[in-house]
Amino acid sequence: MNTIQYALLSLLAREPLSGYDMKQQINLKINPFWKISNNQLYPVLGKLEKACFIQLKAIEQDGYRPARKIYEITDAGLEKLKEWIAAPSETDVIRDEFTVKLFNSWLLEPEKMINILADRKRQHEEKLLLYANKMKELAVRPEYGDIETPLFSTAAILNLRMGYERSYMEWCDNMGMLLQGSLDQKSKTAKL
Amino acid sequence: MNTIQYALLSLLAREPLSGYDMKQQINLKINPFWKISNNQLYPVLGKLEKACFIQLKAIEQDGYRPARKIYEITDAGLEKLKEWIAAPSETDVIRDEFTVKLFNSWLLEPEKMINILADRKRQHEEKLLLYANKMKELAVRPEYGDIETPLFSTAAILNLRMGYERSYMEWCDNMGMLLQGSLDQKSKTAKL
DNA sequence: GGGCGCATGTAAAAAGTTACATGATTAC
DNA sequence: GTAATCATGTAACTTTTTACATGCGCCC
Repeated sequence: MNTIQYALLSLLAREPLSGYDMKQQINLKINPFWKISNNQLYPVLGKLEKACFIQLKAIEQDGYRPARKIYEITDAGLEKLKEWIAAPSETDVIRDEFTVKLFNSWLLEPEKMINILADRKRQHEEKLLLYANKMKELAVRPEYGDIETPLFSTAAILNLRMGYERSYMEWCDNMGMLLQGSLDQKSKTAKL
Repeated sequence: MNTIQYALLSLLAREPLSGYDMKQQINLKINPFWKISNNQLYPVLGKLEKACFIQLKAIEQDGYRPARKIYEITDAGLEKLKEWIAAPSETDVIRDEFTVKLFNSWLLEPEKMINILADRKRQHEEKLLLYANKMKELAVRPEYGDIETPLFSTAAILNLRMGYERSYMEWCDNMGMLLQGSLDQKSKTAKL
């Protein structure tokens, strides 16, 4: 059992869903922490069904559209999931392409780097706004604040990611100022 | 060309290294943002050499030890690297196992969750200390603060990661207090 | 009439993980 | 004598990405 399989179980622990729904939710709702593509999804669903952690609940046919195979989690699946979430996790290595580029920032003219940092800040600001909007949607729901509802967990993740985006933006600002300061000093020295 | 290949070029842009050295540096020095294992390393080095982005500089034999094949970056390699770092990057999806578990926190007793959060905070505190110590080592070097040296880039990454760890720790605190508050209120209600 | 959304899936390739293999020396 | 470090590499596997395939209806 790997993380993506537990991610699918996590979704079904909340409500029965079709494969298509799960994909949408992972790539949109869960997007801040995982993603999946078709060819990973369907074989993995098959595996989970064979292992009796999920089962087919219904097949919905809505007129012309392809049939939707709705899955639900089994008792064994829920047990497995609960066991997993209680076990400790290592902190994962964050593989971030931008950081590898940053490792080479000394090769770049400071003026270019300042632009890159400004762009980068904008990207993280966009994400922050996205999460903030999702949070607003959650906040109006009646069960908001009740720690025993799925909503609470979803809000917790949004909070975590918002903190991440804010710290990234702050860093962009600080780096930008540092570089700008270095540039200003240089031009001052040149004038003298 | 994928990110790991650029990561190797990034190291060689600073100094000539053997495959073994690169592995060490990626897993220790670059560890905050990437990692590599043997069987990825050696074929990729071969590819980079074939593409003329790196070349064998020397073979060092230190007594009984296996020969060290020292590589250096070529002009073409440096050009390729510079091109890449100037191009914009998407923000990568952070795949963090803990966050998937967090998505299920509503299934867990709040007492357990509070313990998990405390553990998690400790993990990130450890990383923060690690980075802070590395930073101290860098700060005493004479070229520290000069934006045109590799040291500057290394320090920038450490700064970014330290911000990440701090925001994670802060979040753990906030979540813990939220849960604790919810528990306190419950026991108060029970008493009445 | 061309592209998008729904919904299932498959094929092929690339990227990454875990484990193994060699062989000398040093440290416990 | 057992494990760890240095230094190269290979084998087998899992995970992830990119692209393809079907087919109906809706919207511009």
